[in-house]
Amino acid sequence: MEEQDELGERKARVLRAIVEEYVRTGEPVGSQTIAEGYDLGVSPATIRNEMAALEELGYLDHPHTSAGRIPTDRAYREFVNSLPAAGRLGQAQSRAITDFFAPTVLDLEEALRGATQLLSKLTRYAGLALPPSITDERVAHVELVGIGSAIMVLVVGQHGRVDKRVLDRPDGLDDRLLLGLSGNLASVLGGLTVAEAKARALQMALEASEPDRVLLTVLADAFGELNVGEGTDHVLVGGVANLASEAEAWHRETIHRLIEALERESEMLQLLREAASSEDLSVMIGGEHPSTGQWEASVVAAPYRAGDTSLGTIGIVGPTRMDYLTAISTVRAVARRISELATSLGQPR
Amino acid sequence: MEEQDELGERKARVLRAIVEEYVRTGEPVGSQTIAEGYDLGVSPATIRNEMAALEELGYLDHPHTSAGRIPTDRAYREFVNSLPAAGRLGQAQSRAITDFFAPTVLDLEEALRGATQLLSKLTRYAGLALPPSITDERVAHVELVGIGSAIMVLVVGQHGRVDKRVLDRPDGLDDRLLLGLSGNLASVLGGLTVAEAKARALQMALEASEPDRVLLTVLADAFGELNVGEGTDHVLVGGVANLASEAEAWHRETIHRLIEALERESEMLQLLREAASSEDLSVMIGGEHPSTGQWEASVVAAPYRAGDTSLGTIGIVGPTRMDYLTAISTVRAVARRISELATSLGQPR
DNA sequence: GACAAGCACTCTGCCCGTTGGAGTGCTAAA
DNA sequence: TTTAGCACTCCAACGGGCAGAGTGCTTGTC
Repeated sequence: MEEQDELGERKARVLRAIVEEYVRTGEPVGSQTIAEGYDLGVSPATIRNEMAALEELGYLDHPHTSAGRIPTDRAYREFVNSLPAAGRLGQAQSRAITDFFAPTVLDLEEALRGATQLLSKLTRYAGLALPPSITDERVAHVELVGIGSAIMVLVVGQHGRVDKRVLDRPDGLDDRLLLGLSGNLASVLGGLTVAEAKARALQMALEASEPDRVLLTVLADAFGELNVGEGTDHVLVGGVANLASEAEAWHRETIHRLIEALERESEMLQLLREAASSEDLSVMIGGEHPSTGQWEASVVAAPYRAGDTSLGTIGIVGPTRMDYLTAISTVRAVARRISELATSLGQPR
Repeated sequence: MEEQDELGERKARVLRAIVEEYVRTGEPVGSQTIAEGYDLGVSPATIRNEMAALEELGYLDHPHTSAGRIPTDRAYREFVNSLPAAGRLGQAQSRAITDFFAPTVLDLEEALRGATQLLSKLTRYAGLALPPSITDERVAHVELVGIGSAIMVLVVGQHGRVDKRVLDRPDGLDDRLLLGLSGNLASVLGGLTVAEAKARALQMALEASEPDRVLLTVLADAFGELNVGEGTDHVLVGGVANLASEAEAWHRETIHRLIEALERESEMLQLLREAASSEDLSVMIGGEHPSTGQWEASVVAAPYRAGDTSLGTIGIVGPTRMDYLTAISTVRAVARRISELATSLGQPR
């Protein structure tokens, strides 16, 4: 925290120019390129002086003596912070987003899945989406279904999320019995959170007589598992292929770790959850976060809401050398449309 | 179809040696290497003659005059066909498979998801699984749930597969009404195929009076959509990261297309469906199939069954330069265990 | 004092010729 | 039919030389 944002007007402009140029070309950028391409009204020599100063301050790096400069994570951060709050979106991009949301989609998860594709197509990075967690939702419906020698517990959240647990079927519980109990469950447990539903089921078990009792205990178990979240929440990912082809930006080892993490989900889950609790769009750049640091990547994510309550997050992952401007405006625009959709879906009519 | 499998004993042995060596090292292999490493009892010169003949026959290729030989797709095919029917599995591999199936899993889809991970870990390629298609299954349960301004139709298959469709809610259908109809559906539609269920729902719509009539029509629509299969069937994929790190074997463009195809699913779906209808394990090598040809990959897949009926497929994708021996035995072993699991899950008790 | 111009210096990337080695293909002998 | 020998081919690796891009510093100028 030295020189708190006060780089001086010109240093800031030079820095921005370098970042833009480097993002565009991927090559270390020299003073001359900047002097020619971005009219700062000064000579290469002056720019060199500024560059040296910026390097001193930790914003730039040198692969070797006589090479151009490369932005550090810190430079990207400065760059992102200095970005105008409302980035403009290209004509084509806006069109694509509008088109995507034109047909009526009624299933939020479906929409999110599509949104990851949309994001990846627009940014050329990988698209991410964190659907609403069932632990935050209220239960809309509960159903018990016999599947061979097991019982399936189906839980539907108010936002249309469906989760299931399959548990061992205790002896002597035929499908008819399940059906009978199922009928009541919806009205009894509807509107409760998962945690509350578990408690309620346990309580009912105490009061019930034998055939139902064991069944309600099983049900409570299922809610318990859902609440712990083991394997409950997932991250939707789209456009991983883009990462593979963008791979010049990464070491082989690094991209391997990134894709692995995308499959394992847990780290992304955490990252996106953090972003979900943020008020506005958030950007994590490389080393700023242990996870993104590990795979030399940046994440741009924004929460989406139904009305006032935050439901989840959408975003993208890409190399730290990222086109933050369009990434940010794209994520923001898509998040807004998803929010509108989620809000309208929540409205009973 | 020339020289139908009759290469002659020695040519066949030379070919197998070359394939093994190339798979192991990834480098073009020369006559001397073969003479030293694989005791065929002949000199390098003789092997060179055989190599020339094999090249003539289309089994080998030459990057340039003075380089070693590289197997063609045809060579891999010959190699795979000549493999002993029952490949032995390594100690560690067997152990891993046993361990994986040790805990009781009750959810087939869950098990399949895990199996893709298992396969990818054991083979270092990407694991695939095709879950049972709901169109082939019989309906175990149907449920209508109101979600805000929409209706969710939940369909549970006999093997525990859950599918949902969200449709517009016609006016004047409150949740109570949905619940009322839901109660009967399970018993009326249970045991039918999706197509039959659609017909039945339509028929019931004709006979019903007004509030239910429109609802049953909606229901029939949902079944219709399920049956067409648009977005209904999915391929489970695990271990894509392995492909990225194995990337030396591929051109960047090619691996991009492969990962893209894995996300798009449609091509893989088709491939795995073909494999599902096959009696035993099937191997598709590079150019033998338009899809695998396009991304210079091979697919090893085997169907799994409950009792006698084929439910789906598990398998792997990797570069054509693949360790077919362990790939095949691994896939076969996992398929068998999945079959056992599926069979036992199907058994009502 | 800030900017610009000039200049020496440094490092990379590339071209290119050379060389060693791996591998083939052919021929002739066993 | 096999194999030993040999000439030939081609690549990959090494190293020198060169051009170019870029820096840092010093000096001059407004």
